[in-house]
Amino acid sequence: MTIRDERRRQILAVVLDLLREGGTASVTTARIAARARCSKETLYSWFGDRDGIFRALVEAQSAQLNAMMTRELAAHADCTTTMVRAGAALLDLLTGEASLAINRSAMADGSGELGALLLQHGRGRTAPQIKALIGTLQEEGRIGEGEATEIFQTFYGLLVGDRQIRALLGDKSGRPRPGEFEELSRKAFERLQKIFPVKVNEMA
Amino acid sequence: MTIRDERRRQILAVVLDLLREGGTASVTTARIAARARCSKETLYSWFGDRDGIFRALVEAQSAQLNAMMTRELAAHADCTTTMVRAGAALLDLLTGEASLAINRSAMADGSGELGALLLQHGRGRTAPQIKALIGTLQEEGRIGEGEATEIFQTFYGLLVGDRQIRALLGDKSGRPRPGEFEELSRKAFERLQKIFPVKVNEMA
DNA sequence: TTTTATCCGTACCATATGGTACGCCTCTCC
DNA sequence: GGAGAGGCGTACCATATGGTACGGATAAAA
Repeated sequence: MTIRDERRRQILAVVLDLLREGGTASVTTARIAARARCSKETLYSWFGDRDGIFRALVEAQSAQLNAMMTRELAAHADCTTTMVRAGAALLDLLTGEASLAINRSAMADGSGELGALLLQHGRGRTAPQIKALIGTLQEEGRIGEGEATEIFQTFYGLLVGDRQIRALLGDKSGRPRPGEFEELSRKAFERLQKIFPVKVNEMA
Repeated sequence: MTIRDERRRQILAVVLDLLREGGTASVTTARIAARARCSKETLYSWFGDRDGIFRALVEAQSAQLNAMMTRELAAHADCTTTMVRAGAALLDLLTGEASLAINRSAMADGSGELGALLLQHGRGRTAPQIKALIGTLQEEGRIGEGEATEIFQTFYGLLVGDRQIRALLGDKSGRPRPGEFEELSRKAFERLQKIFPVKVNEMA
């Protein structure tokens, strides 16, 4: 079975490449088949129809990214460090070409199905983990009172700003360099602490 | 001449409607012509080709939104009030159906031309105005030291958070209700002041 | 009134794409 | 070794779309 999964992976990798190169319009079944060296019949047999290919790509990519975020969120003992590194990973991910390409195609999908899928598999899985981490940070006196959802939204805003939107629109000038993600995430966290400060009597 | 401009406006309104209803794919020259009651020949004569229609729409919409932001930014004497109201208008605009539809099509455009156009005509015009306002706020001791670009980005993040992205992906649950924009903008500004506080000796 | 330009409605064309069918090859299983 | 299944490559079809051409109506200009 694993050989088949690997083949499937290859095909979806080709789809992602095509998506990155020329957007949704350049992803045609004929092109996928040609570049992946498979027949169109196989494509339709495995994925149903063209939309099924996109759905499969979104799911596969989401699963991969979730795995990455889960790893990042579980690896470090120090809560603050974990949060900063998770933020850095998230920012790296969100401004990466793969994520941009998939988000673009999900947004362009008229039915809204792809967008819903991305929200569900992507943010729907990662956000709760970060919120749980926020709860821990509050217990340890690193972050003050506040609803986890709001704190998460605020952290997201401080971290990402308008970078994702600008990147989605094709502005390549603003993307941080590889080494900067951690620095930016640290800064966002410090600012988050200024907005949700720990009260003195809570620190006891 | 103004009769012709009005006709042009009508046609672009139809295009925007089609865009909102079914995304880029549903905008076909035949459909535009049918709903706008004009001939395809007129479409091509006025806009060159299909891409030209999109370009015209982006420019027209950007101009309109810029006019709105300029109005909002110039109307009030009190700097803080101006900033808060401008933020509210910006948030309202960015999460509105028209802006979402246009941004989606710009992002989906494989050539990146539309995205560049949107950045140039949209953010490229509004951001400097807000930055100027930030300068004034600093002079009046409402906001502390910091580079205008960074302060703007931070304000944007605090204001918008992940609302725009979620809306672009089709999540309708998170959109603020009409009355909430001003409240949210006020909160974002207060938080901005916590991050860029005015030093005591600057207040003299 | 005649002329001219504009624009609508429709028909038309070439092309590209989603989706299907079929022949042949390869690889596995008996 | 034979048989069956799965998959590749190619050809094929219906359809939709961007773009063009043309006749006729309308309205302004002469």
